[in-house]
Amino acid sequence: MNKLSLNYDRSRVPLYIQVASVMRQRIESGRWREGDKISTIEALETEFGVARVTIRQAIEILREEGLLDARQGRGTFVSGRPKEKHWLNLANDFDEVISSIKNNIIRIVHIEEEAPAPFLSENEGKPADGYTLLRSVQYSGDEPFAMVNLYLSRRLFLRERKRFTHLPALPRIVEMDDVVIRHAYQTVTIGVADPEIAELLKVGLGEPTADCRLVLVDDHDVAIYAADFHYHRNCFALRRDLLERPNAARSGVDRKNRAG
Amino acid sequence: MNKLSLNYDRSRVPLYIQVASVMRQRIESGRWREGDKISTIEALETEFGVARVTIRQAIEILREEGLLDARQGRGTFVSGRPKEKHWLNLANDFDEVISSIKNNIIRIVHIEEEAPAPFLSENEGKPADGYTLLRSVQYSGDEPFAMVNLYLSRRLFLRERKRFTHLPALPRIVEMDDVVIRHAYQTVTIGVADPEIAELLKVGLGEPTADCRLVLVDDHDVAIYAADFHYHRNCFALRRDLLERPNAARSGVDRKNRAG
DNA sequence: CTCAATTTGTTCGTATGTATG
DNA sequence: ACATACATACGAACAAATTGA
Repeated sequence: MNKLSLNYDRSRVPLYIQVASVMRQRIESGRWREGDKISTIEALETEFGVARVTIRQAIEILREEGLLDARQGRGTFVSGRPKEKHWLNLANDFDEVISSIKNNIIRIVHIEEEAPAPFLSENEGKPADGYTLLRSVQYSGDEPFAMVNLYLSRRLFLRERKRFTHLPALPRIVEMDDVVIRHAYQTVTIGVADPEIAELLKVGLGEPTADCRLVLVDDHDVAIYAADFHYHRNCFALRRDLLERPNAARSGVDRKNRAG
Repeated sequence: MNKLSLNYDRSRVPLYIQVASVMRQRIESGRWREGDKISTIEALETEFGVARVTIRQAIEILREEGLLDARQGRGTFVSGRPKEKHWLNLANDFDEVISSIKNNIIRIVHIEEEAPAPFLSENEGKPADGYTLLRSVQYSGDEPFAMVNLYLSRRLFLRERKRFTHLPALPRIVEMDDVVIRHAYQTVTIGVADPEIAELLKVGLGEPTADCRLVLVDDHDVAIYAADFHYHRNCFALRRDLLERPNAARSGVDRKNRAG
């Protein structure tokens, strides 16, 4: 048994889809460049260890996407690059987060006025007295690119109910003079689209998402804001220069810092 | 046609696998806790918009993984948590990267002495005169957790061929007195396992990976090091406090900085 | 104890998709 | 293009175990 059959047993994704994914990746990454003639079907057959028809099915998928062009008697050629990806850059400091979010277009799809406390891991502070759950979708034009579940301290929510139900919460919280944000914990992992995310982001159920969690902890060690951003995999990237010093608490986010 | 059939058409992963992934995620995330009785098959049928048998197939997968326990007449219960995940924390500054890598166990699986230049995007500097490609697998104990394609400036490689073929390259480069690292560009995206990655990391072809690219640019704006780390999705997490000032160029990495 | 409601387990039949040679 | 084998998904009907009234 060849190695691909083994892999197939592991993942259960139809073979020709897997093969197509790999070929798409090769085009994206530049390993197969536009205009290149790719290997013959026979060679690919050998490389992937699958039947001829399976390769052809994979090529057909990419042909429909406009990435490949198969010509009888000549060969198969790369005819394009996939549409621009990874256009969303995750912000690298708190100011940047706020300014990038400030003008976002959001649509609240669900509100649970008195929600159970979010699951907080060890370092994410103590739960607040109560939370309100705000579920929203973030748009870039007509395209949804993120789904957000925000657990907002109920006390904060009640102070500006109207505003919080229509605009991004983060910028407003930062403006509040009596709220001190001591920590802004961010966690990025790879998640999976559940039915709700899948529908709102218009992706397949079970497709990978970039899950970005942001928890704000105040000066009493209380998590006043806990949000899970589920980004569409294709519009997510995090870029930074590890040798550059980001301007962390530049603005008056943490008043203690500013005073000190 | 219901919404899930639509989603299914979009991503060709078998439905019951998709459903299983989502349910697994719910257990991982704590939304379904150990001992909990989950929704009835009928309720799930409605929520996911799929047939009874499909839900049962998904439950069967998780039962085999030891996560669910279905009892006739009573219901289906969460019977365990998946093995520890996200144990690998991506480093947040350059020193941390180096110290975290220093003692890694790597196995070189492929060397291409004179490799074509890597694909460099706009801000990643100019290509060096020549590159050597080093493909390695990083282990934690017996388990592979990352596959790395490293394009190393050929000039650097030749200076310490022996060392570079057995130990992580980064720490050694930093030690070199005459090499000035001006930038360390890091890019994190979500990728897809191709046949090689799939085999080396022992995951299914086409499964998502955390792709972490690191490009070192020297004082002549030359990319002397360009590495793509493909992490197993389950052992990847990036955690940071956006309000904390990372110590970027603490050590003598960029001699220009230290002098100035 | 019995009955009814609930919930999972099992089995058909049918249609379509996937992969091989 | 064809024949074959197996996997996927649906809907529906019925069986078996559990629970509580």
